[in-house]
Amino acid sequence: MKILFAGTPEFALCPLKKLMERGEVVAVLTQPDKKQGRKGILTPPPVKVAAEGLKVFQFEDLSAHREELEALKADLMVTCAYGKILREDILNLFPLGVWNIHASLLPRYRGAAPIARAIMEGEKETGITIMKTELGLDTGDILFSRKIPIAEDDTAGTLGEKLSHLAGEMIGEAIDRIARGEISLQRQGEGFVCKKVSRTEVDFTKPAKEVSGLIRGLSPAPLAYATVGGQTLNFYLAKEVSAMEGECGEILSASPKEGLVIKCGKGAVEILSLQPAGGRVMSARDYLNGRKLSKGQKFEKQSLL
RNA sequence: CGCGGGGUGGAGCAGCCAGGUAGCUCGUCGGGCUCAUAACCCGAAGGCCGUAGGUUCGAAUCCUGCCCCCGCAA
Repeated sequence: MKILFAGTPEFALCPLKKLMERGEVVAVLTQPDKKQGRKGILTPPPVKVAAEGLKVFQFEDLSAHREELEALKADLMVTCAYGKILREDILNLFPLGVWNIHASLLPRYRGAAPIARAIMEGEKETGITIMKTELGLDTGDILFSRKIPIAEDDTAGTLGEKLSHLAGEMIGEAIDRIARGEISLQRQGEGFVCKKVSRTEVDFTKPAKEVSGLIRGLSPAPLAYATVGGQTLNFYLAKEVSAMEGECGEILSASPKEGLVIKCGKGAVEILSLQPAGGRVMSARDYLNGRKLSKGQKFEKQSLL
């Protein structure tokens, strides 16, 4: 089986490696290098790095390079968080079709950031769906899907890793099925498309469950943040804790022993891991060791300042 | 020249502005208390203060160069 693999971020690595082990990848398609970080260093996407030794294409406009893709004579194409919408002229290039690996239980969470969305919505489980890629965004018929539970302490990062591994296992099976012609597709139900997630200020008037979900869903990027005492903190991990009296956004405890607990609209959250501006990511306990916060202080809404 | 924070025992910080015994909280180790403990008490180990020069009788502290880490913005 000759496969063209299209993917970009970390998440696509397990499936890519799986297919590379099987020796089926004839070429890899990924996004162009992008400037990242303070110094604007041109950084290649993870998939490009992992695909070392293979032919890698980083086209801005696929249709303009249709002949090159056609010349690969690939049997099928696998897409996995590639980041570009494929048009019909590309979809038609592969005799066995184009198949997509999506990190949600479709039809839920189509589009961008399905992992983050599932956590933010407080889902108890999510999964991987392998489906036919068609013109509509993540609307294609489903080959099969598999579930995985979302743990209380899962972040988009940890859950993404688990899902990536699952995707790696599933893609091999999917290719085998396709090769054998055992393709029974299932139509998707109604769904909606999710937008990209972006850096968000925590609203402590929301229920603790939502606050925790927001923090974990946006971790380790693009992160949820809040400001207290003039300093902005990025949150990496939080959990709900039993409710105590206090105003929304008020610090209920801030000692290395008790941890950093903040009152929310309903219940409270304990921040477990955070990063102060200019500092490294650290546990809330380490952060509090420098005695920076005290009980009773309140997080300010930046938008109101 | 985008804006900014920071490099001090294992961790998080103070000390720097007004040079002159290396300090705090936590952890670690030892001991004590306790039915017991992540609790409490006592004690100990552990740092060429990022690096290279300079000023000085004396530099973590002042001056200069360099390296590294990070937040925002793009």
